[in-house]
Amino acid sequence: MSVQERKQRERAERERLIVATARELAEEQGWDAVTTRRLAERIEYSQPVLYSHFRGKREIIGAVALEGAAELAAQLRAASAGAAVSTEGARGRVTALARAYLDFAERNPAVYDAMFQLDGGLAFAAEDTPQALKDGFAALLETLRDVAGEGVEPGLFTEVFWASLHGLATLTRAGRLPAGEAERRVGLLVSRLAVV
Amino acid sequence: MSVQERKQRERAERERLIVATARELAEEQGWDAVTTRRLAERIEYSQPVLYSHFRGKREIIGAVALEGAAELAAQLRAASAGAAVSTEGARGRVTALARAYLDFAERNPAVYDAMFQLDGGLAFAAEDTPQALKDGFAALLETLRDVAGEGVEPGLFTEVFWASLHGLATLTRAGRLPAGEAERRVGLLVSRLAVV
DNA sequence: CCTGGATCCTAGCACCGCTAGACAACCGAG
DNA sequence: CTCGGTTGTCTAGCGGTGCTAGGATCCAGG
Repeated sequence: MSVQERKQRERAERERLIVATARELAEEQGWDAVTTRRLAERIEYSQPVLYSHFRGKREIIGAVALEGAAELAAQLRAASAGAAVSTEGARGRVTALARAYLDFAERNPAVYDAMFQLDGGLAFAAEDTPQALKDGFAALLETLRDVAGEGVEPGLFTEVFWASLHGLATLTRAGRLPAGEAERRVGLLVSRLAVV
Repeated sequence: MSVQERKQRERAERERLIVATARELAEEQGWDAVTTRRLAERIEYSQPVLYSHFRGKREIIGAVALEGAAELAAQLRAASAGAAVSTEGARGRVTALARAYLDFAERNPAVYDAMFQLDGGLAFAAEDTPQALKDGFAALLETLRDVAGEGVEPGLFTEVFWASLHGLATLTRAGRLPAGEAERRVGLLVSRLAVV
């Protein structure tokens, strides 16, 4: 069975290559440039190979989104933990969390798009929501629950806070908001939403 | 010269028809279904006619977006004015404003997408930003300036508030947030952001 | 060594946004 | 009223898209 195992391993390896290449291409030239032909050429296989791994382009986007969600969750936890050891209290943790979120969106615009703007065929807020997405929300909640305020459901508060961050991220990146003042907006948002 | 005037009038009429039809089609079946072929068929002209009015599909989306921006601004002003005459004060006006914004996004998803999600080739936060877009922002600012709080620039506060609304609108509609609790989220957002 | 099944590629489908060039319809001048 | 030229519209087609059917190739297992 060693032969089959090797083949399976190679297949998994190629699948990772596809996702990584799609992500690269998207970050380099935008998702519009990620066509099945270009993607196939970059991985040095023909188009139909893509369809032996994914149902279609949507699923490839979805795979990139899942990868991104895991990274985002990790970075959010790291930021919150990093701020915890510094002098500040809950407020500092929340600020660090918000900054980390917006940083991620700014540094990985294509991945962020895959997660929230494009249709990756992923279910949200439902039973079959992938673990990585639930975990991203959980990472937010862990820090935000402490500043939700009395009588406010932490889940509800997290939803609102997340939506605000998402709005800032998308509008800023789309040029809808002046880019220079991002930091001031974060400060204002945190100071108002978070109850210390 | 009356003949030319008539022709110009008919041309303008047809342009309105194109925009209205694009909007209809988008609301009915989503923007993906708005292809130049389908659009041309619905207005009972051939495709090249579209290109005698607009540079391309982007500009058609942009025209729908502008139309939507004007409507949104009007509805925001109406909501704020309507709440002003009722018992409540600034807080009531802000709540009405937020509800009106989210209502618009929910009732005109395709138009909202044209304005903020798709590329309609419109400039934002720049000198050549179309008047309708500036006016939409102005409509928000008129009501929000009263609850920005001391020492906070009304413009900055409006940006943050708008971003939060935008985040709620997009995440809710994309199924990223449970739809049922929209009203509670609005209440929480307003109660925290607005300084009465 | 042979064979059967897994694996991959070539070729093609229907559709997309967009445009060149042929054709018809109409207006103004004589 | 007729004719020439402009203006307007359509047919046909280009290169691209996502996706798939069917044949060629390769290689493990007998």
